[in-house]
Amino acid sequence: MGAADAVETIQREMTSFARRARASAGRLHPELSLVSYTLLGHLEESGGCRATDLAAHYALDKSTVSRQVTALERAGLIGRRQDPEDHRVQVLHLTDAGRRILAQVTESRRAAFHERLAGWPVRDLERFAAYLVRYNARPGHAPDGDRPTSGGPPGAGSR
Amino acid sequence: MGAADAVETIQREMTSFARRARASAGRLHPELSLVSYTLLGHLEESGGCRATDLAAHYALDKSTVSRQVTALERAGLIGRRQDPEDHRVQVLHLTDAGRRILAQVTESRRAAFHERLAGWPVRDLERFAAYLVRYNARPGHAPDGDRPTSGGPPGAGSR
DNA sequence: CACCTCAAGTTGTATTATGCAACTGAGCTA
DNA sequence: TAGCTCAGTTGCATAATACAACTTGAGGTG
Repeated sequence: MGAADAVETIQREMTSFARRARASAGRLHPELSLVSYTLLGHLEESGGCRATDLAAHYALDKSTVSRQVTALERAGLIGRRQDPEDHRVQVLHLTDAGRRILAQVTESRRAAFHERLAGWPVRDLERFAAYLVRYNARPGHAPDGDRPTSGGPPGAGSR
Repeated sequence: MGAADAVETIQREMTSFARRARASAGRLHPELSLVSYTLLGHLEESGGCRATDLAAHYALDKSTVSRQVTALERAGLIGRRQDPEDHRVQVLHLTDAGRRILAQVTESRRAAFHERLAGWPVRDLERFAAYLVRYNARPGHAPDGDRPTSGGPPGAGSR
């Protein structure tokens, strides 16, 4: 297959995934929407950040994030602390309850992924993971940039 | 990295992709939402089907599909024909305009993917594409949702 | 045929996520 | 101090969606 075909395939498969994800994301975890889940996940990874960071990182409007954050706070999953450095800023952080719920949903999602990926050779899993990281780590939009998470992309994209 | 870590990464990155796709699908093609796009795509692939089929295939409520179909018809992108066998049934089909728009959006998406994947060695593109196909072909419960629609598991051959 | 049941679609209603724009309040700069 | 920028909130509108009730047609069964 040529490069063009490969790109075509990647497009189709990623789109397919997105479509299915969207169609039933809410059904599996009614208590935590896909967006809420990723926001909580981000807070856990980053150890706390500003609402604006979340908005920039996920290409969401700040008003959307503001409302999500309000909801998550009302649900007791996150808390806000005023930044002593800059009183405009609220540093968001997970509460214990938030950490608990997040772990719970993560585990359930992880189990599903494990089931789906069962039988893959470890080498392929690692390569696949690296490709996804590389794909998602796009230059440009979020100055916040996707952190390289785990293992670096093999033969990182430069040419 | 280890298999568990790799699975974890795949989970996170696929989720990340789904989230971004959802967030920006509407921005890129205001004229055709992600759902509309996939519905049109389905009609093109299948060469025409019923609204109920679409609903079942994408795990959408029939009312949702009904409204989407109504909108697409009003936009002149699809048409309906009454099934002579069963007058309850409307067989949906793409119009020429629908085919045109679909091709247009597909092309623009393809271009975006190309841009994003620019600089990847061809070998990596091909491997990535193969992994995605393999992932999506997997039956059973999907982490982000999927229903047993169709298509069996083509051997997990690593090409 | 009359009647019952089921399937395909439509429509009413409510909910949710979202964006844009206007606003508030805090910090920064000339 | 005046003016600008940035973080966050809120008002308003829109779109997608689900659920439930309804309409119409098909298929049986008496």
